[in-house]
Amino acid sequence: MVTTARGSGRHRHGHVTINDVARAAGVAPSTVSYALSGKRSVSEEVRRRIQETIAELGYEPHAGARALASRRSQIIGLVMPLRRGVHVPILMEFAAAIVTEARSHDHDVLLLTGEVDGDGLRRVANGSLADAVILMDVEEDDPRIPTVRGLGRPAVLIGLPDEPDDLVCTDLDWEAAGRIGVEHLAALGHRQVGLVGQPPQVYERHTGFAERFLRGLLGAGAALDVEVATQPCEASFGDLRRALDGLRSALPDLTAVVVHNEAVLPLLREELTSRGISVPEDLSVLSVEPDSMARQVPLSAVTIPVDEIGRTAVRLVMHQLEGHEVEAATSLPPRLVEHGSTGAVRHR
Amino acid sequence: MVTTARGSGRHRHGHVTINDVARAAGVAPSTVSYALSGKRSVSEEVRRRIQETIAELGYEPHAGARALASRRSQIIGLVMPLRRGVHVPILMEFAAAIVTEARSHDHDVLLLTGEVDGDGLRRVANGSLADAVILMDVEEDDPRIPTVRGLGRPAVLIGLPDEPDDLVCTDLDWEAAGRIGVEHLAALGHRQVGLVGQPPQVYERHTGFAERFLRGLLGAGAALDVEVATQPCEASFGDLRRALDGLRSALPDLTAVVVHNEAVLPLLREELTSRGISVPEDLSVLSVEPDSMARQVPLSAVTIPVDEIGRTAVRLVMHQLEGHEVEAATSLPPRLVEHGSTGAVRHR
DNA sequence: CTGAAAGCGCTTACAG
DNA sequence: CTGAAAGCGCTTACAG
Repeated sequence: MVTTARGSGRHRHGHVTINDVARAAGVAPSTVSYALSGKRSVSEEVRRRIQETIAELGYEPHAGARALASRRSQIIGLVMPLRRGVHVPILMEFAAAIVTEARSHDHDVLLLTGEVDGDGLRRVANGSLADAVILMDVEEDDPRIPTVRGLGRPAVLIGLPDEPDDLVCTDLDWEAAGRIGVEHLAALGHRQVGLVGQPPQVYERHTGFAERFLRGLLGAGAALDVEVATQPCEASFGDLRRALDGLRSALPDLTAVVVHNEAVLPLLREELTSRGISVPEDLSVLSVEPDSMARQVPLSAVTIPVDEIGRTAVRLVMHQLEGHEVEAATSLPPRLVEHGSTGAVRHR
Repeated sequence: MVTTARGSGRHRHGHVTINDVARAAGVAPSTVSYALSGKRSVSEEVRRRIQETIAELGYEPHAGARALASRRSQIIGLVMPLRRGVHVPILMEFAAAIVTEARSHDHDVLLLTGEVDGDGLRRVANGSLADAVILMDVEEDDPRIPTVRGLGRPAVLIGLPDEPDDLVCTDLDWEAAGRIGVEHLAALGHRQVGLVGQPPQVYERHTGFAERFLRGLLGAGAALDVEVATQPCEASFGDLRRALDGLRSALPDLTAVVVHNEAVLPLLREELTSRGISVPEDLSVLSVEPDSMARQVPLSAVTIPVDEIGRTAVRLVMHQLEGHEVEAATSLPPRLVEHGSTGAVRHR
């Protein structure tokens, strides 16, 4: 660690700049810049000297200066509203995947919570704070969408609004998720399937994924002659009981439930046990949950590839920043993993 | 919205700059800057004209240029490791509070997850990407601390390491939290109190808050002649049962439990009911939880002022950025709210 | 109360 | 393969 006087007294205690590095390495600042960016070739020896000097001085390029000169902040804005009923751990899993993937492309992530309208979006985009934005928890008629359209910067929605047009979106193919769930159960002989759904606020807001999952479920039910009833559900025993009772009264021969509610899953087994219901003998249970969770919970599941969706969103941002055209909608296929909580219907 | 040609053909389709605003308003760029920052007085009329022009052109100052000239990025780095066993919703509640408070000081928040060492910290600080950093989930001997010390920028820890010295820290006074919990129960006549604690990994990492809460509990127990036994606990029925059984066998006359585990709380009532234990008649239950949760869950609780801690962290950052000295440790006092789940010991 | 100008620390044509 | 210089869009002394 060399911190001795560096000649010029100009930087009394300020930052180490590219000029400091250049002087110490005996090259021009532009050469340091090119050595760093790789945008033009630099002789092996010079490159090495520059690298060493950088390490010695602890040089880190000034983000603002770089952003100003290159017209790139290397920052992605992540718009993450914290609405009632959303399952926060999944949101965080998305965020972590996005940060990780962004870092692997040498980008950072600015966290914007509490964005219902587009003000923060505009501020961050017009002020060149972020090069692009990713929006989470997209509703079918999302109030942020008009702003996104006029942003003049790449944007990726995690979710799928009603009229996506040319907006770049990525998400699990939720309709397919609903469909394969019903197909799986239908193949096992189930004719009445109940859905323990998301908290009611999620449907009231017409959050895209919840609605689409429902459509997939109902569509496949109609096609395969499976009756489907649904109950929204909060994360409490009381509500779980109400939901299960509601399903039972709607479907007297209920033999399977699909649980699309991550917060309720830890309560489910207990509730069924206390009702004397054996899984899968008396009731088949199919959950919908992040693949990371599915590895731990011993339930058959339609899995949500959270990490993959988050990473895809970042990759779609990167492609656009590199000037490429990208497809408007990138749907990821659902997977079904069997952990023995679904079984064939027994004849009565 | 005026978007007609603006004279000079220099900015073909680029950003609206301060020069565009100045030209359109008929003033010097510096006057626009001062009108925006308020750092020198601007005549009422000129200010109004500038405001209007800014609104008309949709001008937003370029964040990088501003950062370069002012030596302030107006960004706070939030280092939020996502370790095993942490309760993600609480982490997110901290983050939301921090973002909200930061925005009210005209700052944004950069999200740094997966920071075990100090690399990202150094990158962000040395590159002037962030003016200051806030660290969450601080361990008693946190590996990030040496880096923080050498950062040359304001830093605030949420939590309290073993040797804080002059590091700026803020947190709930966890020892006091443990103490008032025991005091409350002791006053009700309890002589054997069990703790259902955090997941084992949290203690294994020596996370500050968990250890300090334990110390407060044990210290008050010793002082008040209350026996205290403890069991770490994962977020599952199985583990909750194991923990409760463990406490019962350690303390045959157990009359009260303290639950310092947010993920287990939803499971607790159910488990006690199925054991035929009435609260508070057979067992007093005192939880430790965010004040935002405590409003919903009907348990007596020692509350964690999550929002206040997050906001305090930001305020401590701001004070330092303004050049003020701040106290090294800012402890927030615990509160105890009674919701009827704790009661006097019945004589047997 | 206001303006002209230097400078913040980079990147990137332009030259060689 | 390398350098000198212009310029990115602001802020802030310096002048008046």
